[in-house]
Amino acid sequence: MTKNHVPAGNLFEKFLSNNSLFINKNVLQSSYLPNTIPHREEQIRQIRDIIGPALRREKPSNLFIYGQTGTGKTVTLKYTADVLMKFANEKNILIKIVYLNCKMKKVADTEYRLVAQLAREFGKEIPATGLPTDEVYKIFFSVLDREKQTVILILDEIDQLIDKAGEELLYNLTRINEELKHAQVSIIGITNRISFGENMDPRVKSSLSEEEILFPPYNALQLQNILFQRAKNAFKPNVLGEGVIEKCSAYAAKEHGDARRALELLRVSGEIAERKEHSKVAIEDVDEADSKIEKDRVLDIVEVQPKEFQATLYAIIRLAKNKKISAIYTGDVYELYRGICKETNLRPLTQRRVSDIIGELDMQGIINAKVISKGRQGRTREISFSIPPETAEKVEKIIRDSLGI
DNA sequence: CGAGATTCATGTGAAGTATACCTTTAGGCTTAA
DNA sequence: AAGCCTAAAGGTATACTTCACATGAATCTCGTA
Repeated sequence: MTKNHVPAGNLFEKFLSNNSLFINKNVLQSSYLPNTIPHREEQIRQIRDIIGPALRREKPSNLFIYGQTGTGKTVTLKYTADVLMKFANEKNILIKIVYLNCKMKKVADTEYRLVAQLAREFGKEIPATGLPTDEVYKIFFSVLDREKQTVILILDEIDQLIDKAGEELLYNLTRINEELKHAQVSIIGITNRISFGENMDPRVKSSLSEEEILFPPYNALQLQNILFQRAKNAFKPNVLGEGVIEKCSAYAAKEHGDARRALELLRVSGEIAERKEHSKVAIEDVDEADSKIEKDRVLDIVEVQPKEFQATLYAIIRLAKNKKISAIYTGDVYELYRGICKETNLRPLTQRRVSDIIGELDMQGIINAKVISKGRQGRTREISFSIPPETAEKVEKIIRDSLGI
């Protein structure tokens, strides 16, 4: 038996043998909470001063945080809140911090679901439907008020929720404290729309955003800094090729200084290099990672979408592939959509609904839909694709599988 | 030729409906004293 | 009589439909220069 002959049992050996480029890949995951947050010292200080009073059993001011995606809003807040929690635990002070992302479909995208989810965070079982919203509020208030505690609610991407659920939700949130006798609640809203709140009811606005903090985008140099620091813990020494971090930073800096994007680029680049069994991450891997990330993002969204959405998107893709058509309009999409429904035995939705679906697909960034007026030819949405054709091809395949075409 | 009216194809808001699920309540049945 | 189960009644949230009105620029109309 020669040395080169690999027994079948060693098929997976490479995953255990220490050929991995990573020490700890989690460090690059967006869920990872680092123990230092560079270039956000000022914001941390501000947050500290705002939530700090909780330690003295004073109600912290409500706070609104503005900043584009990947400017470190969530990490910074989570980090500061974490430190506060640890300190409070040491001193036996009852503080609870609840973090909720309002964008998540079917979790917190309506008023009912938001409050229900909050109540669930405190260990209450709330059915998905059936209860009056008021009732759910009452349940939520009663769990809160059972103990003398300070609660900090962090509502991430709250703008998405307000778009769907309306402003009175904010109003309801502001009166939480009036209903409570023992506990006190302060609300921290996070939004990546700078303009959010500009046309908000002044009363709601003044009570809900007693304080405001702005997170500016990182510049390329700061991004590099962040990447270097994380890479130290994520990768083995000397596996990052010349200029890899610089390139990741540059890419992300172009996208309004999105650190999340930069980290993801770095991680995926590493994964790609690893899969190729290279010993170093090369600049070319970054390019590959860039397109892979975008593809994965779209694919992930499309996969979990209801069939109605998929069918609509499928209609749009087919129209987009037709080179003879210069632009895609709602009417054409709907017509083709009906055809697809017939083909797949799906009960077709009305054009009214499909119109909304197109709007939602636009919101998710899968397509671009702009309302235009074509004068005598009426008004409609002009739809275009924001994803590369190669990805569209994959999306099409996924939908065909899912729809059974 | 230009100001205003017209028109088209669909956007958009409001109200209504179907569905799935919840709680309450009243009745009926069982059980145990 | 008390306890337990069941089914009906009355209620809600959500996704969708129905109805009706709103939009806004290309195009048409018609009066005027």
